[in-house]
Amino acid sequence: MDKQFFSGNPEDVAEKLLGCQLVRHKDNQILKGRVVETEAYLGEEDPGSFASRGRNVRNSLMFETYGKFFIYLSYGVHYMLNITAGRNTVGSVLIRAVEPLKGIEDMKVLRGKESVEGLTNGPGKLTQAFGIDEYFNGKSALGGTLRIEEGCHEEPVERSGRIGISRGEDIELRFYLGGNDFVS
DNA sequence: AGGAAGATCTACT
DNA sequence: GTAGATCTTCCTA
Repeated sequence: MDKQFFSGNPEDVAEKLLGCQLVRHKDNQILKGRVVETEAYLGEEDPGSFASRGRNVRNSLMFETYGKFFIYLSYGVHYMLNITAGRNTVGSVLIRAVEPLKGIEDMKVLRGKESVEGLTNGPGKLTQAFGIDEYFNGKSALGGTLRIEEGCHEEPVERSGRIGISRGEDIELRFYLGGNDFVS
């Protein structure tokens, strides 16, 4: 995986990320998950994006970088995991769901759950399962104790409007793997 | 200085 | 299906 992967516009990067692996090294354990659902957030022209009202302290990473993690707290309790995209465009990609591959027992402990069902099928759930917080904000997605690695998928890519936003929800910028059980 | 909204999740009915 | 928790950030006065 090289930085070039994230240089395209957020919409293309969001689709390309499907099937890639999210890898986390934590306390000598390795946690892995396969990305099955993403959403693209664009620049000032996208009413659903944090970038729509111009650059500010919170969204500056969307303007300045690509290939870096962008993490923020939502509703005071859940960390959202994004990766900035676009060398010449503003935006980022939200990871909404992953399929657990490795370290599932550790994920259950972090989530306080007994079963795999509902373990990582939501943006706030997967950050909890992987032990992700603002420590990773601004760090490269290419290396380190949290990173993205290459992967593949057999499932067809489906597309829909984005979830949980009040403006721009009719724009189809959500991508997911059809038939996968871990889509939110 | 204060208020409102928010890229969510869980529990309860 | 719906309501409540919870707290940071940004916008307005």
